[in-house]
Amino acid sequence: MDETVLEIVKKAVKKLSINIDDPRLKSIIEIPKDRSKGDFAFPCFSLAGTMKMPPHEIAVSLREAIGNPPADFKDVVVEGAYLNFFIDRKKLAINLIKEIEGKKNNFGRSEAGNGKNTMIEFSQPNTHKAFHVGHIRGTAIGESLARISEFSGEKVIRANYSGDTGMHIAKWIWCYRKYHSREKLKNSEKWIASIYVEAVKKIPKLKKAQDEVEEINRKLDSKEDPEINKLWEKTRALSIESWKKIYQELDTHFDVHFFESDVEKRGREIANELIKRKIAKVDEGATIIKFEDENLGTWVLLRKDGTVLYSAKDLALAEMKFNKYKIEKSIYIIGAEQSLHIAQLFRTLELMKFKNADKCRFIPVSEVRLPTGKMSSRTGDNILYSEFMEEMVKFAKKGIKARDKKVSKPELEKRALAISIAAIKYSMLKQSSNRNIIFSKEESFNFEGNTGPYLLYSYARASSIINKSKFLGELLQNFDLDEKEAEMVLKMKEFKNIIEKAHEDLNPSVLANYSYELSKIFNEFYHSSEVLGSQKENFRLHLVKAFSQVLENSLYLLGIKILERM
RNA sequence: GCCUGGGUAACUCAGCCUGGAUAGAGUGCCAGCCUUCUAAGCUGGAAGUCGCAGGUUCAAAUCCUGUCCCGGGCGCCA
Repeated sequence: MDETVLEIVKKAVKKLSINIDDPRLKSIIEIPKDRSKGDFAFPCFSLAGTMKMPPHEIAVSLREAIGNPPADFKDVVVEGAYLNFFIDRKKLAINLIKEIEGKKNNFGRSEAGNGKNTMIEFSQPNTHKAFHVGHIRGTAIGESLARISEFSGEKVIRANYSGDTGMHIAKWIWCYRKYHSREKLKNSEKWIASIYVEAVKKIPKLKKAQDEVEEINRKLDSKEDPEINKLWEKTRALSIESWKKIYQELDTHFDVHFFESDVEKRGREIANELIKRKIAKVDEGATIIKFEDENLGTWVLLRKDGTVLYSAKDLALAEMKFNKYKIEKSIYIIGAEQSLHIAQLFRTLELMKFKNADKCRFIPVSEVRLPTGKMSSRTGDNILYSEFMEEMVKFAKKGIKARDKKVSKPELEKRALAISIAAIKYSMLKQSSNRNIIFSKEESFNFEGNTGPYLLYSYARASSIINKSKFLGELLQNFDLDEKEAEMVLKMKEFKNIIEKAHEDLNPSVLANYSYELSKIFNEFYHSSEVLGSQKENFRLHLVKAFSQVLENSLYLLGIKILERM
């Protein structure tokens, strides 16, 4: 529709025999914040220079040049320097509702991506460490971007990447053998995390500990000690098992799960190749790259004892992603504190003349902090996923029981979990990824206002109307749109543009905020307009159904499961 | 010191890329609304020198420069 406006303006400008073919004209067309001003607006300020006329006069002459309102438009009005376009809202409502009813779950889907293979790497928990609420952020963003990309016509490969080797494992094993060897190994996230925290605390205090850990790390690397190998294998498997439930609850899955141990060997080879190619060098025993660009500093690939660092492993991983999976785009969703590391990685790929270096994109995700400061799996200053969810579900159950006394037990469990996941995921998605989130428990237990549960509630309200209605006939066209109905239609109309924007910017928060705005308008409508039994029942039912579909699609793209009842 | 993200209402944020019509939400606070499709809702109100100072422009929260404050990073953790 905005393209149509552009055409009209262009034609009018031409009629005034002024030669402007400014490509910027398109971006000038805006949607007024105050919808009573019009559905689209063309501000004439920018033409003032070329046309040598005051903006208001330009608007007036353009209006004259346009003549009768063109098809699909009700009116074109001059206000100050603005040319305001009013579309035929009823016509729009009919067409849009029909389109949504026809396309259903596919409304908003596009083929723009041409089936391009895209790999999205996200979540990346390390074995032998905590999975805390901070991990939810990257996981939620990754899953949502995967869905948005798929909806935009790409073929997405979801990838997880876990550190299952390196110093933190050595520390864990050291601590377990020294203090917990009589305990049975468990697949409990909490237990696993606690041993790591204990190790971090104890090692600096004990004289020989650091050397002992180094020794274990070397043995892990060389695989020479069968007992350590076995312990590593077992505990690694338990860690991985502990994530299964978490990913199931978060409604995400991975097509491939890479581990550092898979790329360690190749990482070392690459590091050595880079020495031969004079890209890297040995300095104080370690293998490093010194970047010409001083802002990229120095990157260490191999430690002086020869063990492989995650830098070299990431090089090997990048290579493997493209070679083995034939991808055309590689997205890294990683903590912002690794920005330098990623810049070094991408720059090295370029230096290596890796042909896909330009197809890698990095989405930095900032920290989830506690009011008291940084959340850390090293120090144990964090909120574990499992503990938090347990509390949240308990809280959600209270609310459900209060409004639905007859709810069955399995239904209660299902709803409480869905509400909790919606709450936590939405709180992570609605905020821009480059901002820190100060995570406060109290606030996450608030289900009112701009929250996940509000969205689910809006959907449930719509469902309730639909379920109570009788057979829904064809959309009759004997209605007049009121303000609230028109607002809903116009908002739903924006859906496609929003997806496009979210996809382009790789930013789900655009879609999250849209979902909220859409729900808000629906709740206003719900309050002011009776549906069942009203004169306009037929139209309003179709409208509610269309809304419910758009919100469902929107929530799907955020990775949030809907509920018919709350 | 250098690099990087942020500074918008009491609090948490959107808007900034792509400059335009009185700067928007939510929470909290104040005042209302449940015999009517779920009150996890709706309506109204109070609340803002858009960190600060310059500059560009007809027009700056938005672009440029400087500066202050906070977070993160800067060679053998990931």
